Formats: sequence, C-alpha cells, structure tokens
Amino acid sequence: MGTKKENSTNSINAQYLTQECDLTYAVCKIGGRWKLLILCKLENGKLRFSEIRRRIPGITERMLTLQLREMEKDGLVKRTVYAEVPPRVDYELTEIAEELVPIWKQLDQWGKKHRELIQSQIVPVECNHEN
Amino acid sequence: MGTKKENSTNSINAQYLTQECDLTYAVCKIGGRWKLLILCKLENGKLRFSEIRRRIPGITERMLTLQLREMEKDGLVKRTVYAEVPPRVDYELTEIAEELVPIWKQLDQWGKKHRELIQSQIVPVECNHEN
DNA sequence: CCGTATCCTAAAAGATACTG
DNA sequence: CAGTATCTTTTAGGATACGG
Repeated sequence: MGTKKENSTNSINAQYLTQECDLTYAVCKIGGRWKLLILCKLENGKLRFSEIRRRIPGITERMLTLQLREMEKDGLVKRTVYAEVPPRVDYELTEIAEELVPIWKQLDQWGKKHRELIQSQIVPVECNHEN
Repeated sequence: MGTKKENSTNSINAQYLTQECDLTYAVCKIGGRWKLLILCKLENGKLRFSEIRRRIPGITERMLTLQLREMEKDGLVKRTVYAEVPPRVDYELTEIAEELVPIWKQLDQWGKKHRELIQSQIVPVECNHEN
C-alpha cells in the first residue's frame, strides 16, 4: 500500500502534457485502445458496468474498470453507485464528454470510408475465384 | 531476417479489426501517441523529414520513421524521394488523410476546452500566494 | 540528410482467481 | 453485480550507434 501503480493508462500524461499542444493533450485523455469505444457506448444514456462490458467484445473486467476509473478522474464519465443488493452502478457521459460525440461519429465515418478505400485498392494480383 | 517484427505500432490491427467496428478501426489507424501529431504538421503542405522532426519536440528519428512508414503503408501519407545529394524526402497528406483535418481541429479545440475546464476545477484548497 | 539496426525499459493489456 | 488482486505477456517507445 502506498505504492501507487497500475493507476493510469496513457501515462504520457504526466510529462508531456503540462505545456504540450492541445491535440496531444486530447489524445492522451481519450486515446488508447478502449476509451473512445467505451465512451461511445454511453452515447445514448446511462449504462451499467455489465452492460458496457457486454457491448464491448473482448474487453476484460480489469481493463474496463481501469479505463472507467481513469475517465472518471478526468471528468469524462460520471459514476453513480446505488445502495442496493445486488449492487448497481451506472455510468454516463459528462458534459465535456458529450462534446466528443460528433468527433467520434466523424471518426467512425472516416474509418468506414478508409476501410472501404483500402479494401478496394488491395485487389489481389491473383484473381479470387470466389466471384 | 524473415522474422517480421518491429513493424507496427498499434498492433491491435491484426486481430481486432477485421470485423470490428469502424471506430476501433479508425483508432487503430490514427491512434497512438504520435500519428495525429505528425499528420497535423502536414496540414499546410509537404514537409521534409527533418522539418517534421523539428516541429515535434521529443520524437526520435526512429519513432518518426516508424510512424511515417506505417502511415505510408496505410495510405495516410505520401512519401516522395528526390534523387539528390544530399538526399531529400518529403511527406504529404493523402486525400483520405486530408479528411481527418476537421477531426483533429475539433479534437484540438476540445483538448483546449477540457484542459481549461479541469484547471478551473482544481482550484487548490490552499490559496496560491502568487496572485 | 535521412534514415536502419540493436538493445533496452516501461507501460499497456491479458489471464485467472478471488471478494464485499 | 461490480469489481480487486496478482501475475505474466506483449507492445510501444526510448537511447544510442552506425550506414548509404
């Protein structure tokens, strides 16, 4: 105890961000493999821990917890614990996180477009007999 | 030789992307610590290797090369080599990468806003005598 | 000038078991 | 249900030296 560790993903934060450009700052806050993906699940309202989890195939509980905690700390999600048995916790976007919605929508669109573009280019040299 | 390695940052690519959502795909293409930062330097036109390098404090040649190569492969930057001595190489955004410009601009704006917001919240308990 | 090649460290992420 | 706690693997990224 006392040895803080395992607290932050995107540890770029500490050094590089204090005076760095806002883009780098933003990337550190919402970058990484999971964050945007988690946030976008909350786009339509509150979700419970297990609901988020089910919507993100492949994420472990540990990772989800880690990312959620970090985003809570960064003011991106609001965590609400209900004093019930069995326990119930839900997560929702904060105002500042809501402002990211258009960004990830565009990014999603871009991803789709890029993927299609790339796929149309990699027409294999040897013709695929499937078609 | 033959053992491919050290080829990809964001190696999430391989497995998770084939059928994954477009957002994850996009994150893999332009995520990571450096890519957006590099791309945005090219926003106003071609730049040489050394120029990019100078504009990104803290990046090593190795990292810059790695990221540029990967983005070239992914169709995000176009690399042009001039047969001169001393050698000259420049990089520019591809069309599909140009479409990211509004996205990183918004992200930059968001970063600025978030940073200010957070800073205004962390008003220290003990008043700072500097002001 | 524009990179590679090696070697290395530190994070991120995964597997698994356990708990209030 | 909603997490922690460990442990291990994998990957990103850095330092440095050298090369066409």
